[in-house]
Amino acid sequence: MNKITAREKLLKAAGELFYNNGITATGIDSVINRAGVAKMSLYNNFKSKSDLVAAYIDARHQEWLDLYAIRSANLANGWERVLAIFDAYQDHAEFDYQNGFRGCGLLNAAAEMPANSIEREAVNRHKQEVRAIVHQQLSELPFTDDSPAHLTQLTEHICFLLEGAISLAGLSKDTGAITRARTMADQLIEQAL
Amino acid sequence: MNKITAREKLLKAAGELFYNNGITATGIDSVINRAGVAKMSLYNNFKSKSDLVAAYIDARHQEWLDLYAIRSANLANGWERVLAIFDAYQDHAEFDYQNGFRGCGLLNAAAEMPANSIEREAVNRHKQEVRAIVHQQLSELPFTDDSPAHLTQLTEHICFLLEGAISLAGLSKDTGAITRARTMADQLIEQAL
DNA sequence: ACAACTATACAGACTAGTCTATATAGTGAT
DNA sequence: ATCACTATATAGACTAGTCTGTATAGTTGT
Repeated sequence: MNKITAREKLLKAAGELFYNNGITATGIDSVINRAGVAKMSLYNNFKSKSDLVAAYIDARHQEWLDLYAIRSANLANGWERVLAIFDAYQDHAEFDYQNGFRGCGLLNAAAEMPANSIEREAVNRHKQEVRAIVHQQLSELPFTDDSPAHLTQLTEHICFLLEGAISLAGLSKDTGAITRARTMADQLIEQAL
Repeated sequence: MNKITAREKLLKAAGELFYNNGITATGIDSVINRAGVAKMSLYNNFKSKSDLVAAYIDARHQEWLDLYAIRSANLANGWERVLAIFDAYQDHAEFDYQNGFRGCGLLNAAAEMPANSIEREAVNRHKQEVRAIVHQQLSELPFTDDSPAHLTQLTEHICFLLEGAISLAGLSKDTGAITRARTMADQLIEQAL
């Protein structure tokens, strides 16, 4: 029968409300109402709103990893697997566009939190992981300049393109920006080979 | 004696609190306490909190334009004036770092607001203006490929680098990212000439 | 006198989180 | 099959505090 638990309903509702309206602006009552769940079900599953936010951040991170796993499966080389990162974000953008694409949910979450908060650190870890994937995939390619410094610089360049494109795509409601950033990354890699 | 008006005190206090703690998380009382001003002074100068937020966004935009005007004055050509955009953001980053650099205040403000809100549109206009400056300065340079399409693509590439670097610099507390993005833009322009 | 300001009190809605009490479904032991 | 137990769910009242915004009376400098 695979019943949907209150926890799952809460994470789904929180995911939608947090992404669309922001975390601070979203009250506990909105979340439980949208989830169709009793308030105590929230506090039986999560210690506090902060705990729910932490679970939300975690779920978004995992969601992206899953999208990337699908997009990068069966690809021939690191080049294609780097471009698949853009595809994974594109999938993400298309998915959220129904309720109005607002850029990266994790970056938006971080934007609401004070410096040095655990939430910002969690989002930073996510972005570092994305960077590590870019670095790993690029390291398999035979660049003309195969120094570690060049690899690091190219990695960072692609990460900047990625984050910039997603943020500006969300602002200007032009998800095509992500595709164009993908093309830029593609040309960048081609040039360096 | 050049007295500081309640309005100025409020904008300064709101600027600090909104940037450091987020807009939604900052209450009216925090703002007036930090400003050292009566609550009615806020509502005599601003119709509502939203009105104060709009003024905040406007002030940040103007602040950046001023920083850019200083950085781009007396520069020889469009190339240098494009790089000066990175310098202006770097100044911004250094300035805010005292209370913990958290990236672009305008992008962070947009991140808290729902899609299609007037605040997001105001921030979008700011970013479009920055893009127009990049475009304008680049258009003065004698690129090998001087087609409008190439100019547009290079403009967008630099804008992506800019936004990505600022966001990630704020997250990872590494303001050097902005300098490195500047170098990337520099190389990009050099290559295209 | 006039304008800008301060200081407080207030209304009313909303906030996160706690509490009690109840319902239901599944498990294991006898 | 029945009983006791456990886990998870429900409804809804309740506390204690915060939120934006208003009203009112008094103060200060020119």
